[in-house]
Amino acid sequence: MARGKITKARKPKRRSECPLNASVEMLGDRWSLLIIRDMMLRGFRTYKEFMECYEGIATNILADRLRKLIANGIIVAESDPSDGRKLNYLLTQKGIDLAPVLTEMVLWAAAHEHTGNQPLVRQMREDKEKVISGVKQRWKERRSHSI
Amino acid sequence: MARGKITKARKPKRRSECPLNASVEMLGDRWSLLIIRDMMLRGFRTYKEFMECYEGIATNILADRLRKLIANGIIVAESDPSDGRKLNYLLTQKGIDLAPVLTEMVLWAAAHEHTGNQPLVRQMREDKEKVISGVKQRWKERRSHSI
DNA sequence: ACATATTACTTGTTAATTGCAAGTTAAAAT
DNA sequence: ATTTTAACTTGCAATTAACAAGTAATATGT
Repeated sequence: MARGKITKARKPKRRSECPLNASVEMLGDRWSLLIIRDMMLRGFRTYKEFMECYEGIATNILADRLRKLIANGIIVAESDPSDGRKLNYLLTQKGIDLAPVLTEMVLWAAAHEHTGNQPLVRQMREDKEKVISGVKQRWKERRSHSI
Repeated sequence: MARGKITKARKPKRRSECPLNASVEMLGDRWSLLIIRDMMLRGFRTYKEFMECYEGIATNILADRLRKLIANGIIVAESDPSDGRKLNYLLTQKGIDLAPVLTEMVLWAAAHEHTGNQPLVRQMREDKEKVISGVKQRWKERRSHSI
């Protein structure tokens, strides 16, 4: 069987080495960032909750995006100890580290489009760093409870 | 003909009022941000240059994305006074204001993936604000030349 | 002036992805 | 034991993307 090196199944290669391209390949679609938003800002963690997002995601697309977010190490799934039907999806550190990206995208849209959720926008404008560290703090607590 | 109010052709409605969703609807695909990257960081401005991007965009997709970026007010097209065949695509203020979004996406990917362009990443890590204001400054000059 | 080359596209055609509706499986609640 | 609930999967039509080729309007070289 000495056919070659033993390797982990390799991830499909990227289109380029550019870091922006890496982000785009992981997050550049119409749903991934909205799922992360719902986890980060609204505290959603189950499939059912994600299905209730304002934008109306289709169930097969949600399943596909959760799979890809897991494959990219942005979220993890763990089964709920108190209800065997439930899976809890949680942000990894890599996922939590998207807080500055989401913040800048929110601020950009709010500056140039008519958008809602002005309280959040105001908070971000007043103290971006505080909002980001708040998100990180809340996730630290959340994870220590659930693990 | 008094059939209704005279209105500008209204943009198709957003899926939600959420500012993040607005950003995702304008930028959430596999190409738009790469085109903006090439304008912002590599100084590209013509169709031909965009076609040479590392990731290999198809010509019909490029035409479509440029159209959408114009429709969203992120770029403008103006014909080159010294060569009637050429159109120069330029970032608007709204487009230039994406610099912080791109920066955070680059930093995130560089922190969590194996990526190239380390000199740019290092610059961004050392002084994010300086890189962003550099981009804005260069675009101010560029636009004053070409208009 | 005329042939050739460039630039910025458009037009098929095929392949992949998305959105929608309905169905499935395992665990929990009644 | 039956019904509900949670998290999916499957099938199919519609939309979008990728690939190859072609076109119109300049511009350039001889």
